[in-house]
Amino acid sequence: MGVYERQQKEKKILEAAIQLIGEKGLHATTVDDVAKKARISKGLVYFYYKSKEDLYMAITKKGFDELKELFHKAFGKSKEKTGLEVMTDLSESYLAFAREKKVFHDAVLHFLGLLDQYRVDKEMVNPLVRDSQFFSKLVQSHHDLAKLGIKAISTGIKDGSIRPDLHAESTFYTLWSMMIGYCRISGSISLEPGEIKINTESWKNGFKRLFFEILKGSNTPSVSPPVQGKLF
Amino acid sequence: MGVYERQQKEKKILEAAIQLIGEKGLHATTVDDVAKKARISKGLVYFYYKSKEDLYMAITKKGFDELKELFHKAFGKSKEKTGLEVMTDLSESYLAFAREKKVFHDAVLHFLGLLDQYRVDKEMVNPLVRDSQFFSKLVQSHHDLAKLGIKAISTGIKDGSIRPDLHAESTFYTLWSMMIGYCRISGSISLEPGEIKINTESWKNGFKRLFFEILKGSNTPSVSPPVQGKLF
Amino acid sequence: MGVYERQQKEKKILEAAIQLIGEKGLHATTVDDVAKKARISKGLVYFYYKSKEDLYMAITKKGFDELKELFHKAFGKSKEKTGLEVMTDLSESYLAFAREKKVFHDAVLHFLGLLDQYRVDKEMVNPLVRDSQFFSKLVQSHHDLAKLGIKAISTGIKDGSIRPDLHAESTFYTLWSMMIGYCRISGSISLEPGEIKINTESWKNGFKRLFFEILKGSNTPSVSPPVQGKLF
Amino acid sequence: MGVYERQQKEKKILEAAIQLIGEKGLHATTVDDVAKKARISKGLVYFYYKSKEDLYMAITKKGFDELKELFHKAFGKSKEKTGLEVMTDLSESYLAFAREKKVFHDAVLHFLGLLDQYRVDKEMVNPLVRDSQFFSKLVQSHHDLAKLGIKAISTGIKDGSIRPDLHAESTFYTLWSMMIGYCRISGSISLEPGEIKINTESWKNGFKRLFFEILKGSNTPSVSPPVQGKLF
DNA sequence: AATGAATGAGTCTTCATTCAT
DNA sequence: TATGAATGAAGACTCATTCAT
Repeated sequence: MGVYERQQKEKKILEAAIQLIGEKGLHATTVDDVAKKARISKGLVYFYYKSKEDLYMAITKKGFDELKELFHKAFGKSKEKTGLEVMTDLSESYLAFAREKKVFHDAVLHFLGLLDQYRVDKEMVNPLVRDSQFFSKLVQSHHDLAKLGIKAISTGIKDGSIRPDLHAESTFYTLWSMMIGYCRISGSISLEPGEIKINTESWKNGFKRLFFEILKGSNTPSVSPPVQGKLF
Repeated sequence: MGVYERQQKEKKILEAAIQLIGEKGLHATTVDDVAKKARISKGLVYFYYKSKEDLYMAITKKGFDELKELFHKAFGKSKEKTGLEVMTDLSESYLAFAREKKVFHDAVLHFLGLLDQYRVDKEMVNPLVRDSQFFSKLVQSHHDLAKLGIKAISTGIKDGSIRPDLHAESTFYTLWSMMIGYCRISGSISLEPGEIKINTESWKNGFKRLFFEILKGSNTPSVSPPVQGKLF
Repeated sequence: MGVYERQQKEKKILEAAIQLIGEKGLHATTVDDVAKKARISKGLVYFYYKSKEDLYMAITKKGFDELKELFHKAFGKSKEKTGLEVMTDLSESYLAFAREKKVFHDAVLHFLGLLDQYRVDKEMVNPLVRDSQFFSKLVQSHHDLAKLGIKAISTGIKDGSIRPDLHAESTFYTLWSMMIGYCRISGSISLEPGEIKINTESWKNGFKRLFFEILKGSNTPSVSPPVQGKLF
Repeated sequence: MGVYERQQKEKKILEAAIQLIGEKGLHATTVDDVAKKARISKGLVYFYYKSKEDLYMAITKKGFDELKELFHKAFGKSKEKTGLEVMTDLSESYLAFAREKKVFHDAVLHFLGLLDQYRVDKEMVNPLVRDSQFFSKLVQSHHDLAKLGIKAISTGIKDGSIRPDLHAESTFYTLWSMMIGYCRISGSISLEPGEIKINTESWKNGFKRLFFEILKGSNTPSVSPPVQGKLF
């Protein structure tokens, strides 16, 4: 079988897995399901991927790749965009990505969780995962991604669209955190028992405003005299 | 058996579960494990908790309770603290909580995930969970917690320690998102292959600064003329 | 506690069990369910009944008793009824009993099954059952019941309402069989996919006619010349 | 693995199940038992049969098939037998079947019970059963079987061996009921405490006679004047 | 008499993974 | 390459029964 057919088959498996995991979640998706959806045998899935984990790492890789592409798109023809504009577009598309391609976003976050474990104690991470050829690739992908984001901010600082006193690296990670946290809880606010006057939409706007202000600085001058006392 | 002994036993089970889940994760922890660690029979676990899910919800409840207490502590004798100070302390202790009591923080986030599902389609949520007496309690806990956080910000706005143009609700949720996201990825940055000049510590500082500036406004005047084009 | 209260409590347990088993079946009814419905503790159920089997045997006993009463009622003031009339009424009320008090009828049949096992090999029968004080009582009840039925037929033979060439014992058992079998399958005939032109109602009539004819003889003279050949 | 080996293995599982259920009953037979007896792993049982219920339905199917074959055999070369003869042979072999292949007979009756439930309320029937591919097959088998029995009686009516005033359908179901009831209780009559002069053998004869007379009519003229009152 | 906490053996079922073909 | 039968280790949950109080 030629390289081409081989790749086709790998792709078919991956696509099947992505769709199924998207519908039912990783845990509820069995290797058998994937094989059936890809119209191949279970054994062949194991021929292409060493384990279910391995398959999921392939998905994670694809997740990083799509994310990277998304970052690149945000840059556009970079000459024509300020760093701030890049970041604005990026935030928009990142949020859309997390919503519409939840499988990928989940996979990426799952990987970050593994990385966390790995740092605490390498032994904690499943060897099948740790020693997989994918693992180091993913570490690299993660790194590349962060670099892109950081670059956007640096650019913005240089071109004056982003305030100069920011530290690009930590700002990027902070903004990323914001977005990750936003995705995590945006679905759960404002259930029936009210008192809290907020809905998904109004929060979204508030969120974006603060996101933007972090980069640009708030127009409102900071509270004058640094905190001039609680009660007059 | 008195109420006291009963509660002791419930506590013993809960503690065993908390420890095990903390070490191995929810999925990898079996009810059998919990029973063994608590030195009781598996059946008894089911006598006190209807299901593994139910047990996990009890943990979640405890998580919310601890979190609420933590919020209360941040308020301190409220007369003596500005809203900003409350929020500063809160962020500090929240981050510590998420690190040191990961099980609880995970449980709380897991519950927010359920709430998300519930909003999309109630049927998606496991009936065992949905119809549990815990479920509505947790919804309430979530709500109470948010109210506390929002109150801190409102207070700060009133006492002038937080900039007045903020919308308390969405600001709270945004800051919460930031912290959640921070916890999610702070463990995974700056693995070996460098280029990116950042480490956990430096990011933490950057993060806190931005967190703080959101509330106070940035001292640096915002990039003058509101972004009037990239360069020229 | 007086004898009276004791009996009241036993009765309460029994009634709870009867209702629950009627609704959910023996297997699906737990001792806990019964205790709860009777508003007593599980332990107390075991105080009054040695085991779940024992409780079921008490129900069986009650089933036999109700059946016996039903037989007695069918006799009425026996002076005023022919044996045939008794049997006709009996068949009617037996069928109603089996339908409306399914729990009891099932229990009685279940017991007959045990008896069957017992005859093949006593060891097969659960000792808890076999050695129960109920067991021999039930054997006696069964016997008494049969005697009543047989008596009805004998009476009918003597009073000329039932054909004289019948053997009372085997006729009774045969008719009982018919009714048991009828109850067993009457609910399952004539599902959708037709061709067979029969419905529950028409069969019921056919059944009754044949039941009646067994006792009375068929009006139609038996097929003349004993079977005069298949094809002339 | 060829189709043949596959069928062999299915058969092995089936046979193990049949034997075990025959010895211990459905409830007391575990899937593990079956696997062990068939010398395979438990997982493989579930590979061939979706559930224990499914396995039992396969047994039921086999029961219907054997029963159908038995009916066909009773017909023999139909040209040479009257309908009455067919029915006589049928009753004989049916009774033998119910005795010697109790598992199958029980399974068939169990299915009729399901059908009953299904008619009352489809929801009552376990979905695993209801939606099984076996279910509709079994409905069909049941139907086919009844058709064969009815045909035997119709034939007998046409060829003059069975009395012409009978309604084939309801007569068949009535006779089937008789046999089912007979099987149900024949094992339980005449235990020790006597008075009732009957034994299994004598009843069997009485039963057959009445069975036969239903079809042929009783030679004894029916009790003259239709029961014109009890005595006077 | 009465309670209900406690037990533990059991039951079905699932699934990642392997391997003979 | 490709198949899919086969494995076996779990794992969640149930329930009749017991027993200390």
